[in-house]
Amino acid sequence: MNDSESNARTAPGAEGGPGLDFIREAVTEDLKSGRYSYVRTRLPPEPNGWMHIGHAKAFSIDYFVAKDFGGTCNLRFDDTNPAKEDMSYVEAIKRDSKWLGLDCGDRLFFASDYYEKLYDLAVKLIKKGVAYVDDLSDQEIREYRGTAVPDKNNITMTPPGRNSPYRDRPVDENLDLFARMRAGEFADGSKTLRAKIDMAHPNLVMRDPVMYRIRREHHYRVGDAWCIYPMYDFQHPLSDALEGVTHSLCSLEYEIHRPLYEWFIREAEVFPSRQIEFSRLNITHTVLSKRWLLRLVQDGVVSGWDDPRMPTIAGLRRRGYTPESIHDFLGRIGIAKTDSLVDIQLLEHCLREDLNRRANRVMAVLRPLKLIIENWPAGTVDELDAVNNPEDASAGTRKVPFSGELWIERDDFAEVPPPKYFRLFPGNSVRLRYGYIVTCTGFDKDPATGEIIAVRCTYDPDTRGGNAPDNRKVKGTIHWVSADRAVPVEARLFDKLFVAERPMDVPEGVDWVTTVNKDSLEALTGAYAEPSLAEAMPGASYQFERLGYFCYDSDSKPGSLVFNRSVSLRDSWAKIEKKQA
RNA sequence: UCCCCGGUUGUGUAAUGGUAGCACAGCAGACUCUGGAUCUGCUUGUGGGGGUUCGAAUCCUCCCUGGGGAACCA
Repeated sequence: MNDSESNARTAPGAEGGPGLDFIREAVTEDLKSGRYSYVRTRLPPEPNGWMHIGHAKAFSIDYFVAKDFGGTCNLRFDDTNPAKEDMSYVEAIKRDSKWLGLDCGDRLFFASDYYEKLYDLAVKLIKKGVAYVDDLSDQEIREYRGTAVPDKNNITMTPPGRNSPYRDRPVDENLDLFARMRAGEFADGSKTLRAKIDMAHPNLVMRDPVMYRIRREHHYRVGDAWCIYPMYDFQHPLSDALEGVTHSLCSLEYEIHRPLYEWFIREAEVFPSRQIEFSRLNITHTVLSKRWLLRLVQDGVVSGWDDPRMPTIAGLRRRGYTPESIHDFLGRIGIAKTDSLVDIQLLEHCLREDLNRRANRVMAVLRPLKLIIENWPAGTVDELDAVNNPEDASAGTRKVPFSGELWIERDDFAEVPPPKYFRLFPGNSVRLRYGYIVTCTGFDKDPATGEIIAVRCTYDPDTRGGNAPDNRKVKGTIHWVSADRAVPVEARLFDKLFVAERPMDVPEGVDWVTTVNKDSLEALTGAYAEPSLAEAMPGASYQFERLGYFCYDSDSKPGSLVFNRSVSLRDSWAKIEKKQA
């Protein structure tokens, strides 16, 4: 167990006092009162999209609550809507949850494996007289339920619903009809099985909810074996019960369904699972909705579910996020019932903190400008020692070649320096990281365009390694790459996917897809890196000194490496610049 | 305003009748061969009114305000 993991939960067994979130408090109480003698949770994804960090929050709550109380956690796919589900999503979700360390092992289940048992339970409810076959159309069901009616003040009122004319069919007839529904005797949508509860119930979901619908749709697992499919409200509590789940943890949107959850469990006389709700995760400048994410993929706004700008687990992984940083983040945001919008900077902070500890440093120049050292002995190369990770001595050192022509960052030279600028400008000295102290003697300009094409300087041979023997104060240190030994690389820089803090809040009539940040991706194809980076492997993360953390991207090919910027370094110069502007 | 659930610094979360704390962000400074890292300090909060109590973020009440709910989706 590492720090970030332990951060994601609190010590189990406490008496329910300070330090426990409200869910762990409730679980503690349930164990103490004897309501349950063990703890079992479940992760219930529907395989209709890839896992995003909002799911990761839910998953980690389920997983760690179980773990904290010595219980177990099931991974169960809630696959009861064949129209939207697919095996590729199952595989993606399994892969991503495993990568996060939320590995349920062989506790892998599918609601579709319970179809037969669920059917039997439906029959049981019919026999008890609390379920009936209805012939109303979907439109009629909505109307009978008590549709919205604007009153004189244009305020939505909800009148009591009316009973369906088929509500009081005899049990035998319901049994017969339901069997024939399954047998495929009726057209899609022509009949439903409904729970007989209360059409005047103030909670709309209790107004005789649909339990089964007829839908001739090929299911990715059961094929064409069924033409009736159970609805979530019926299937979910009973699947939980069948698995002996004690605590069914879900997001706030299901809160209003809890009475129904309890109704089905009571009427079916099955294991009394308990549903507890918490608030779902929202993050600034992004969206955590499968529907929205799917649209981004389908419209080609991003390159796929694993585009590094996506808040999906696959996207975050490709961006360079580590499981540890994600768990750290999830631990810090906590668990509550208030609607929240977490600052994306917190996520980035967690990544920086993790990578600062573990990523090796390397030098790379993103926007190159030639630096010519006029007094460098022609043709000679110096091999300098560079520290791999100042945060971790065991990472060791490496050799970096230095010569008379280097690439430096275009931003690190100014013809006319702005206030407080202490990098290269005519007459000024800077330290070349791990190299020598150089003094700018001038620069070359393209007479036609006015573009600066090279900077000239002299070096001080006594400062090898960057030390000034005379204790001279050199304010600036810049990074560099030897021009003749540089490895050409492509660097991809990312910015927030949406400019707006809350992308969901689009003005009326505006298609939200048009509000994506057009500048969220910047590919720098002419970048150079020090030779050691040629060895970069998939999954590797580096700190490009002074620039940020970068990871090897899967688009890399031998001889043409691509690196994604996971997150920039904290940049206090950027703040000064901003203030000056 | 038919039903349900929430409101603690800018953001997220603690405090479970007894000093309103922590983290991120922000600001200021120290240090530094990354304008990185690290360290120090600072600002800002219990939605409002009444009530109970020696004492209320916490309990009661009214108001205000945000979210969710009327799919043969999950």
